[in-house]
Amino acid sequence: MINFIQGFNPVQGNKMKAKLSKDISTEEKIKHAARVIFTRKGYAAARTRDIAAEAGINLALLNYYFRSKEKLFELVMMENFEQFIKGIRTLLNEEETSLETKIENLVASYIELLTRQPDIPLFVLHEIRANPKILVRRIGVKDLFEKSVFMKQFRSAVRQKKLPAIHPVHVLMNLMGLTIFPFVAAPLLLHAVIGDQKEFLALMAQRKKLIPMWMKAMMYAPRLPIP
Amino acid sequence: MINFIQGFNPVQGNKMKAKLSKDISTEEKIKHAARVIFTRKGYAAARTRDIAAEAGINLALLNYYFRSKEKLFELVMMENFEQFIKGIRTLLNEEETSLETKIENLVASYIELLTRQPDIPLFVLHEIRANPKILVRRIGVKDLFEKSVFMKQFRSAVRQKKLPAIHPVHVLMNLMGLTIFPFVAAPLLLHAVIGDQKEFLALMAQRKKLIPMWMKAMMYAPRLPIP
DNA sequence: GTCTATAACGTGATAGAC
DNA sequence: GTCTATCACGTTATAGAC
Repeated sequence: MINFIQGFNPVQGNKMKAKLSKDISTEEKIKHAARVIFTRKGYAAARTRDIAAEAGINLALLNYYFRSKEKLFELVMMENFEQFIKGIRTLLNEEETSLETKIENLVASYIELLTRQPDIPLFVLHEIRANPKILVRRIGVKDLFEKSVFMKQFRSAVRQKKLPAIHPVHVLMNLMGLTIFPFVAAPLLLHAVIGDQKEFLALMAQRKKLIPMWMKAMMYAPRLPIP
Repeated sequence: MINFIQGFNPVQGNKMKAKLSKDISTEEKIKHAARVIFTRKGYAAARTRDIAAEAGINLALLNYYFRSKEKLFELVMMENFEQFIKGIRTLLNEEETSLETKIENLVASYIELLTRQPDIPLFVLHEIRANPKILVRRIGVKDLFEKSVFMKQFRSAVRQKKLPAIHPVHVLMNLMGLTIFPFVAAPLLLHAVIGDQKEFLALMAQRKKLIPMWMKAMMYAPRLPIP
């Protein structure tokens, strides 16, 4: 059903002309609006009318440029998914940095991304849940973690008894859970235990330093005596 | 718009009679089907026709018993939300148990719950995001954490220098992130880094022991020398 | 390229027979 | 209580004028 597209251009000539116009093109306006609405409400709850209104254009134009709601969604989904795993691949595969440095870099850049775009994780995870097939089409995710330099270093450290033997997926879950989950749970936390948006973001800024520290403590935990 | 109801009974007499019939009542069948469909797909993507089919009954009956899709949803939402915070209140407020024991109990019971009903967190968080107002109507959540015995014990431990001073919300985020996030991210992890459902559940079973250990390590981390 | 008007369709809800 | 048939409406998509 859902089918990723690379770059759908209904009227190539017109599109190129539009791109040359002085300010932002209509196509870009629609794409940006779609990104906002889809990411906030999800595919099923999003209305093409809302997207058109958000873009400040007519509803018919949406179909003129992107043929269908689904096609437009696939574009946004792909972008958001790319954002979601953006940087991970690069950071996990830095040859020269240590395990600890990689974690620091990953956490910091992720928290900065999610501070700007806090709705991405919930969107991506919800839509993947709704339609797992969209993932099958994406390549590279399967081996992203398993064949990374990070993983190689981790296994090596375990072999050299510098780390306790533990399934590496636990490390990944911990890292993601500590970093991403607060943003996913923010709508709940904001009404339950945190005062306002500002306080939340301040806490997340703190976590840039805290999470790497905690990750270290966790990775070495089984060999440490706890007071 | 969304408005929680306590117990909507269109035809009280008929309902009571149905409850006396030998096997499961139609009302219960619909409610169960609604729970399955809504929790899996979310409010917007769920179709009343799918719910009726899942229940093995006619579409008209759904409206006969529950008047509208929204009313039915509120029921499921309330149930799921209760599940989501179920046990937390009790466990956080046990007077006699230590901080460590509370964490152990909480993690274990939560992982068991989510093993049976893995879709609850993503459902609850997505629907709260879609309509934060539904939370405002719920009472007790605001002070659930802040005024708990857990919190009192935590603050006391900090005062006695047994724990480093840190915002207690970090502890809550860590606990939830480590425990709940794997279930939220499961649809992604299952295609990316984990083989199958069985392996996933085995990992989650391990985490019942691991998370309390990690939580200890994290809580004491700032005072521990990291090798 | 952009608009208005409208078609085509899916979905929630109901009327009415049994 | 349960069903079939149908309505009413919102939403996506398109035709056609400009």
